[in-house]
Amino acid sequence: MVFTPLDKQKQKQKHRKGLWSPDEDMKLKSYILKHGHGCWSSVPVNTGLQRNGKSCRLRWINYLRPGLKRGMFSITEEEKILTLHQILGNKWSQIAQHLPGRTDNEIKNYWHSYLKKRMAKTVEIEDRVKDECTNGQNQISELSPSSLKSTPHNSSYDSFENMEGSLIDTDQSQNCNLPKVLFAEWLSLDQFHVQDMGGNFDHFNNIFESQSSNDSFLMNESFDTKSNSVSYDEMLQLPFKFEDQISESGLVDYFPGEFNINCDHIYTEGFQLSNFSEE
DNA sequence: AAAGAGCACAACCGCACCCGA
DNA sequence: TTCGGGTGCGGTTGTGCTCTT
Repeated sequence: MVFTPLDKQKQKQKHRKGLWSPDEDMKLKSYILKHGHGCWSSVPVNTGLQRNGKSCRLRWINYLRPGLKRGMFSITEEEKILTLHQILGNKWSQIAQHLPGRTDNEIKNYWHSYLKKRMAKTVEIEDRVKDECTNGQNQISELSPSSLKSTPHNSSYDSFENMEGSLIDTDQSQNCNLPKVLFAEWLSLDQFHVQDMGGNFDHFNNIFESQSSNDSFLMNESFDTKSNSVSYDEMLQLPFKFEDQISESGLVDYFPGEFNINCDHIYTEGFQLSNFSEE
């Protein structure tokens, strides 16, 4: 379909803004479920919606898309957001990839409305503790233990902070019998002996199997689910399972129970592998 | 009961990037 | 190589609800 400048101007004038009505939602949802979105700018034309394509896309991604979780964030999700924000900053879309069913917009809003304040409070408490320690008046016991416990500086957060220095919480890694795969984007390459896996999954598989269970590996940047055509089914053939281990080791976190085939690069995600067992 | 302050969430805007012509 | 359209992302704004005074 070709639009003349006049057509485009007319379309622009017609575009509705503001909240979506249930009727608009229904039209958009049923159309996309039936035909897929294709080119977003053609969606309003095909559905008769007086919205621009961008607005349709946003509505679909943030609200209508199947599989979205609604409602409160769990403690685990909060911890994940805080931890990942420490590492990734305001990369909401990347953070959202770690939280299946949550959108970047939802996480961003949650951060601005709640978590940011919580972090600020945590910093404030820490500053107080530091001051008191510096002054030789260690009165930490006066601080609420529960308030400290609820901060991200326990559990996973601490471990990620450790990663910046020593990369691995050695005590924990020694205690853990599981083999580990560390990913390049989070970690400095020169601090590890890099195993070149060449982006080949069979190779990765062989390397993994050939090592003792306590060895760590660093997956190189060429490991890409798309370019190397590693499908979800193939992932399931592996003699490992992906586990959510973030709170245990601080090393990794990923996809409990499933592998997200939509992610571009596995190496952007840290995760830990354990020996495979049938669930 | 009314006003307004605060909050949560949805949606918009602008910019950057990618890709095809 | 350049340009324009499409898309994705992060920041910001708008709106409606709830709570407080």
